[in-house]
Amino acid sequence: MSTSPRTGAPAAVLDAAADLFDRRGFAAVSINDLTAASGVSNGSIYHHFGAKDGVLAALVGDALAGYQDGLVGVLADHAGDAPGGIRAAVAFELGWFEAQPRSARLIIAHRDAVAAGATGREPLAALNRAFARRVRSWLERQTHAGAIPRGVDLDLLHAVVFSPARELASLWLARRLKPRPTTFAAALGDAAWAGLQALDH
Amino acid sequence: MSTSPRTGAPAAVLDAAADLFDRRGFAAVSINDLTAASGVSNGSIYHHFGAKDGVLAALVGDALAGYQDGLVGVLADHAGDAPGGIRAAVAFELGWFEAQPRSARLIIAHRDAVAAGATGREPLAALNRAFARRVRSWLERQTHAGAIPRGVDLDLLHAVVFSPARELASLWLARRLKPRPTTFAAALGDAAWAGLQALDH
Amino acid sequence: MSTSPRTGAPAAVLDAAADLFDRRGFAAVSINDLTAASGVSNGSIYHHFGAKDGVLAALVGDALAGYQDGLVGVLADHAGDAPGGIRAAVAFELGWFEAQPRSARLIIAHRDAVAAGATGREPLAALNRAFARRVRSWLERQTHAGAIPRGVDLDLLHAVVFSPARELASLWLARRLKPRPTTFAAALGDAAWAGLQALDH
Amino acid sequence: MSTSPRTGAPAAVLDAAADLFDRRGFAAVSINDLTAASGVSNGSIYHHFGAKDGVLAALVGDALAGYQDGLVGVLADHAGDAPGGIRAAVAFELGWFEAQPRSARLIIAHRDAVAAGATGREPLAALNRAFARRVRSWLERQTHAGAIPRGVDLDLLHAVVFSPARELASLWLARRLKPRPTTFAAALGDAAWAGLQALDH
DNA sequence: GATGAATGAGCATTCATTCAT
DNA sequence: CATGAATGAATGCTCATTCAT
Repeated sequence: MSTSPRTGAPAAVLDAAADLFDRRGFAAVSINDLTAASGVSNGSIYHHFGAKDGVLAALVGDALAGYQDGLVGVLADHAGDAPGGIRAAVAFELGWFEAQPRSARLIIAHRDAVAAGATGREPLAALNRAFARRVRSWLERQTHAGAIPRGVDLDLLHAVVFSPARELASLWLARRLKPRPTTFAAALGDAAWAGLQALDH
Repeated sequence: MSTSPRTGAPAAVLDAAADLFDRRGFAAVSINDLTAASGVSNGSIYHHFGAKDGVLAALVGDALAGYQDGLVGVLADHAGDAPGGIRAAVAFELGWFEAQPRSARLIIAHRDAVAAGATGREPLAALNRAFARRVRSWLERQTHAGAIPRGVDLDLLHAVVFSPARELASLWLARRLKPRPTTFAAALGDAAWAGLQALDH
Repeated sequence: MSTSPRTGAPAAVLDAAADLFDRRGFAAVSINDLTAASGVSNGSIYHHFGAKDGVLAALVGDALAGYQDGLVGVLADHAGDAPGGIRAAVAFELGWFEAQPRSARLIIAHRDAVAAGATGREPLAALNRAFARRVRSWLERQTHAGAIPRGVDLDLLHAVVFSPARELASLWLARRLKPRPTTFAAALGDAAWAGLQALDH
Repeated sequence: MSTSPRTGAPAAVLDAAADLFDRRGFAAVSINDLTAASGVSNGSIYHHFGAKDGVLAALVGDALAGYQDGLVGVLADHAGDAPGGIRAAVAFELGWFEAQPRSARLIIAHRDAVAAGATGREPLAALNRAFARRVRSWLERQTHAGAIPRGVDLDLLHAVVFSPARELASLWLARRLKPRPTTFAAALGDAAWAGLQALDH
């Protein structure tokens, strides 16, 4: 679950697993498949990851950390510019999905399972807590500056701003949408900002 | 996959499966679990559904048909009222998820798997085609009347209007959101209509 | 097990079974396969044949009766001509296998199983007894006439005369031999007669 | 499929399988039967043999290799003696069947199935190729020496020489013939040689 | 750290057969 | 005679996991 680059046997396993989990789904990949694809013995896989879940947890943790770091960076770049920050965040969401489809699919498909399972539970929760804190901090700064309606439910705000972008990106990942997600960056940025303003009451 | 009410052994199996698939996930439920919970022999389950997939396909098909029929009905009730139709559709989405959380989770979790599998593939596609046709027909009527921006990408429109509602409903389903989805009906209806207008260019 | 031509549902089942048993083997054909291929319901199959074995027994019995009737007829046509009878019998063996490969394969593959099973046991034994009696009668007539060595073990004689022909026919049936069996009729007839004479002591 | 003696778990499985397959038939023996009879876990059986077929393939391969090595050795012992070689080969056939009835039945009953199945296909074919080459080499030497008719079809020759012996041995294996096969060694040797000479043209 | 043989519970599925209609 | 729903035992096989080397 660390973000540090991995090497050696663990890295070979993770590479193989990222590919196989993405293409066939976690349940359809056996430890045997991983040893065959990675060249690492099953004994070694258990030595490094403890169990099959552990491989998934490591993979999802790495992917999530990458996404969250990127998004937080974008917000930091727009410390004093609420509409710009919202638009840039929506654009980042679209771009990240487009650039790392495998990681994106992995997160979407498995984050809940990892959060529920014993193995990766706590590290993932820690990651999420840190992320939520940093995002909330940016938002509070904007509401204090009067740029964003005060008192809006955070989940509601998040849904209005991000879910359309995520929805389109997911469609594209699932190959049910032709145009690349970033095509819609401007339109979705506008819609997000307009929807956000409409939440005022 | 038909919408007609089922009776007898098949119905008992579907009842048990709806509960178990929802609580434990499809993969974690064995045919043995289904026979134990439904009182129907495994032989009979295979007689009626062909395979484990077949039970899931029937379940998802029934649930999806119910949702789609409801949404199409709401649109029909607002044939000449675009903003009212959009707001009512968003409200229906929230209400349906809230009233039928089990069916909603089932659709979200398994529609892609059913669409990919051989068993329920074609019936599901037929359902979706009919639904898409009827929704498109309502939208075309509104764009002709000038109530909705002309030439907006259908997927983009759909994402802006529905995905925030679905996101919040999903959070609630996953017990990650306390307030009931319908609490947000007015706010999300406003945001949807504002976002939709902002798509004009 | 009767030789009378069958009609109606039983005939449809036997037609389908002859084809499927030959192509896939008895064990690999299910009652379901038979209903699908014949259009006859499983209930009807059980009504007419009692069990899966019964279908095989009927099939093998019919085929065997056809073969035995033919061979006995050939011998009868050479009542006073031992070498001619032997050669004609060898030629008949080759010709029958060539003309009815499906029945031949059926007999070779399944006669032992039918003879062992409860269902077709007695009818088959009756068939074989009648056949053995008629063949023995022809042979005794020839040994009395001095045309065939007296006191030769019957099994030994049978093996020397028929098994090379059956071996080649079997190879051809299994597609491991290119030339048609009857190609070897003269050579095998000569070898059989020569081998038979060499059994004298 | 190797001829090297096996040890450990695989050997225990093969011993049990040789007995059970012979007595009940391959299809009537379950993996469970093999674990019960061998004391080896089903997981281990699959680890070593891949599938149920694999056990059969190993067994048939070992048996066939033993038979073929023996026959080739007999021919080698009669390099310059065609009639002696033929008679000795016939006698070996009878003797081998008599000494190793279980292996003989195994080969007769299952060699085609193994040759058709994916698992033992290639190793078996390799075995057969090597055997055919060595037999052909002996025969060519005899035809060059003028001891055996030139230009006789190899399959025809094989059928005339070996199939009567195999037929009687099979009858004995099936308990349908009382006297032990080797009883007929001299008679069948004579018949084979006579039949072979009669193939001249 | 690494290996791979060994384990045995568990699974989806098949199938011959029965029987009420 | 014909049907097909219902049965449940049995099967081959997979798989995560352990552990001695």
